[in-house]
Amino acid sequence: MPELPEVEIVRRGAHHWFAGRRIRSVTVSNPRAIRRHEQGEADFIGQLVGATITGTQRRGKYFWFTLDSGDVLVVHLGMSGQVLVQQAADEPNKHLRVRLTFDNDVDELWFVDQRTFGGMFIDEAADENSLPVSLTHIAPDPLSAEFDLRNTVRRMRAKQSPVKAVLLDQSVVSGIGNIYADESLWRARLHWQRPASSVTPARLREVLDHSREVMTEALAAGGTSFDSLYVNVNGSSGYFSRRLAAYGREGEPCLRCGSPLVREQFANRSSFRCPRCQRRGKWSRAENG
DNA sequence: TTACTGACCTGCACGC
DNA sequence: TGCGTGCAGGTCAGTA
Repeated sequence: MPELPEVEIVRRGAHHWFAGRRIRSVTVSNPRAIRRHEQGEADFIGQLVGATITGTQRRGKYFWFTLDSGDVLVVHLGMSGQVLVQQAADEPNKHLRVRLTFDNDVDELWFVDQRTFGGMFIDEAADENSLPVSLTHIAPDPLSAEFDLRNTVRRMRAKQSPVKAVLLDQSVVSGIGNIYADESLWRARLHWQRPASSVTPARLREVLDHSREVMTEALAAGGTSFDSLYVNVNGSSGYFSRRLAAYGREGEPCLRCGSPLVREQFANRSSFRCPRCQRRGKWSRAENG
């Protein structure tokens, strides 16, 4: 499942392969993949054909290609999206949604997405950093230079929701998904259900520090892969899943205390924690200040 | 304004 | 073997 480290790896690969390339043609195989481009398929194609990719940038789980037209081509991988560099002669993938060819007539960009939760759209740049207008509500991620730890802690403390829900709220802190939320909370020994408002600022800083730490490690390992749904632009998987301490380890011993990890339902998805290190306990604003 | 829930989507695992 | 069901989960619209 692509979260920040996986998206960053894809962005770097896409930058390496496609920066400086002029788009020759665009084929949309499934309109759902460009559903967020409100002007429709013809406009999407019309704006891209002839444009040159000047670079790439990222915020949270979104990344985008900057174009010489001044606009940007935004990509979100959703659950299963892949941006692949393919050769013109390659057999079409069953889940190929959008295909870009370039002037060199050899390498192509394929947006492949099995579950079609991801997509592409063209947007205007909101500022000198080319942040797309539609992404201005996305908060900086813990690995970015704009990330403001103190402000993020303040915003988290204003929420009554479970601390995990706040970590997943991309308007508070971006880039963290279900996997890295569980890993960060495990490292911080914090129960996922605890209201964010009841956690001390120091503890929240600790959680955010752990999120930065675990995502940096995942980035170095090439990302987290459980199956073929996450791959880099060359089609290779990452290895960080072997080093996960909490996510997906139901029944396996906690790496700290040996207690079997438990899986719990959280907003129609799974949450993994150590019942001993991450106790439910009692909490209130009064007792935690 | 804030918090919560369901829908979207497809392949796979599992039980019958 | 074939069918039905549940599960995975990021984002957003709708609702309370």
